[in-house]
Amino acid sequence: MTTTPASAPAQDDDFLRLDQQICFSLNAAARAFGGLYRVVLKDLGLTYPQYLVMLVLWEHGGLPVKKVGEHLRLDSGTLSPLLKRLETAGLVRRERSARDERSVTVELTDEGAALRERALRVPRRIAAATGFELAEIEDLRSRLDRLTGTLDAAALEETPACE
Amino acid sequence: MTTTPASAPAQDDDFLRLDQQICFSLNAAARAFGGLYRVVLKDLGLTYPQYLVMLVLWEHGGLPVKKVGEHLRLDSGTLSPLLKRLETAGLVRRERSARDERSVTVELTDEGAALRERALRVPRRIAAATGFELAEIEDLRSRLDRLTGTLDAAALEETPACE
DNA sequence: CACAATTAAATTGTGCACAACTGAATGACG
DNA sequence: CGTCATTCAGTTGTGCACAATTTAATTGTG
Repeated sequence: MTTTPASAPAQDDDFLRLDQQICFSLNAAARAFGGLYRVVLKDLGLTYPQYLVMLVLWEHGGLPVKKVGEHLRLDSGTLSPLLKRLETAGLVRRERSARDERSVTVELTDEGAALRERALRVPRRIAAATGFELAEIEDLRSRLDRLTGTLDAAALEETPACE
Repeated sequence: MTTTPASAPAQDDDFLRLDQQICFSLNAAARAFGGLYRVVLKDLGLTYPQYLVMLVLWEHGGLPVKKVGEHLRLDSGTLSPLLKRLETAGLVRRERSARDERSVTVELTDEGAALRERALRVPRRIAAATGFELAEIEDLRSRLDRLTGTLDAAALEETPACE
């Protein structure tokens, strides 16, 4: 069928195909969401990751970079340049914490806080575009979260430094 | 609760939270898969997107860049540099098609074809790490594919140029 | 045949994710 | 008190995704 002779049992080929489809479907769905958010967030001037940061700040107010990263599973390598762009856009302000000079607190500017009003219509448009019932979304979400937890644990076990 | 007073009804806040969780859960799961594949694919010297390209070539043999992109939903802007890296690694060869000089055919080298043997063990390790039954994976996959289709259609409708 | 429209690949530019590293500040412990 | 490990943010480098543009080849149409 392919380049290899009969050395590999059919099961391996089946797995190969299946395995592609799980993670690939996941990636495809994430990228499809990205395309939709790109359109919807365009007039807010935000990318999807920037929107996520704003969601965290709208919900929790000023936070250290570290805490923002914990909410979004992102490290400073991703957040530092992203926050710099949000700062350039006038949506946030970054200040070294007085009590711990290592920490930088991210605060909303007035403009950043005001943007929330315009963002309120976003979720409805996204939810409508999925064509899913709320219950089905909830179900999907819980499966995905369980999957993420299992995968994280598995990646740790597979890492050389674990033994 | 947050920075805004009672001007926004509670529903909007709920949506805001929910909306984050659907796409966010999706992204988180995709990134968790990425972390696992990074570990598992390390000794093959492939990234996950490169692995996907190799899967397509192992299954279909030599293909034009366009066809590879159709299988993976990727355009030449992503594939060109990726294929260049695979070529540098000695796994593929790119040749201008004789019958259509616009098209470039991607072929496996002997080394690229041989790598398939070592890749056969990958899917089992990934599948095991998910901790999901095959049926549950299938179910999840079909939901995600349906979601992707709906989202793609919605993004088209939302695009200004659609009317 | 000529010429406009289309197609394929590559390039450019922006932004994200992540590993690895740097530098500064803090905290723990002898 | 001094030293050493840890923590936090930032930087660097690699690779991916995607929009927009470029270049060349092909196709369609008059």
